[in-house]
Amino acid sequence: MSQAPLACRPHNHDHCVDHALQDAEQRCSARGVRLTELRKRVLELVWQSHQPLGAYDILEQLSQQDGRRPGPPTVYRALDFLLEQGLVHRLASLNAFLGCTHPEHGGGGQFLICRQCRVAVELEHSATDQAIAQAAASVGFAVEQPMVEVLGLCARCQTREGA
Amino acid sequence: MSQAPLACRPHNHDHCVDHALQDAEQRCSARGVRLTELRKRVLELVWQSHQPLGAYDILEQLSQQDGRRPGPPTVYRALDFLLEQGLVHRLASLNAFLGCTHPEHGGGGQFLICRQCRVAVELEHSATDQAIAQAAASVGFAVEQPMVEVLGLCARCQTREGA
DNA sequence: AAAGTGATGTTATTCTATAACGATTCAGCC
DNA sequence: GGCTGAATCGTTATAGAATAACATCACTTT
Repeated sequence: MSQAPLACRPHNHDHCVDHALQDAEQRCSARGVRLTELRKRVLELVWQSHQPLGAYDILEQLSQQDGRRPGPPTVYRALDFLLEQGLVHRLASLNAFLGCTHPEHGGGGQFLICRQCRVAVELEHSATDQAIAQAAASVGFAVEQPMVEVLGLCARCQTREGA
Repeated sequence: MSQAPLACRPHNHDHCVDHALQDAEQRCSARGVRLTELRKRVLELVWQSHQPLGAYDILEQLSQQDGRRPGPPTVYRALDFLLEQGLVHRLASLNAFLGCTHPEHGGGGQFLICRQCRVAVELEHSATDQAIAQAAASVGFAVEQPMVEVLGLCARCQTREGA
């Protein structure tokens, strides 16, 4: 066991958020797509939370920020854009969204979700990708979107629960 | 590539369903839980379809069978029971349910879901299980419920699409 | 039969997501 | 600047998935 993921260690998370936003701007301008103010705010909200955020949580926070609340489609459209650009992930098991920490890789990634503290961590574990590819190949299945979401207890919550 | 999964080959599916129902009865009586008429009907419906069924699909079929339709809770309770007993799986990416083909194994299993024909196949690929276990262990995460759902094209639909 | 437990029925509601349409904004061009 | 087409966002209504809360029924045990 090498080291706990960053999300589970104390750190100045504002730096992560800033870095993610800057990186997103670069990516979008490089691709000629527009990271509008709304999309940036949604991305920021998603990134600020280590716990995956539901679309209606985002809606709630947006409306607290500026008095009036947009409709759900406004948020879902922003999220759809961010998903297309690979800047956020959607966790099907939680109906929630999470900032993508590995936008340089195309693949789906794997997610470890703590049932206690609700923190979700993204991994890029190539052996898992390969195992899935092999399993699929063995029955002639062509993988398009692998999705791995593992529910359990993070390291920190294991020690807490034992205490 | 060894062989296409049974679900993708022609076969007398009634046999599968019958076998699954008998097996379920044995399991339930062995555990001292009741596989009631409703639960058995829901299990049968889920098994009859190789395509994962939504709870409201089940509701619809139940109401067609006997005129009057129960409420959603009735179906969800039956599904909860079947999930607890490991007789069906829930696919989070589809909000749908599928008969468990490997009830002897406790683990989650892996699901290959064809985006074309919507057939879902369950695998028990130990290398994938192990890879996930290793990935989790490397960050001190204790796995409880691994979930692998792979969207793609089944072998049959690949040849169809090429044609 | 009485009591207790588990299973089901029923109604209402919450949460998640999208359809459809109108209004606005933005980039490129005259 | 002003025009135009396309993308973005706002708004309303609705679909889809799941659960809360409470009433009723059935089955077992005594």
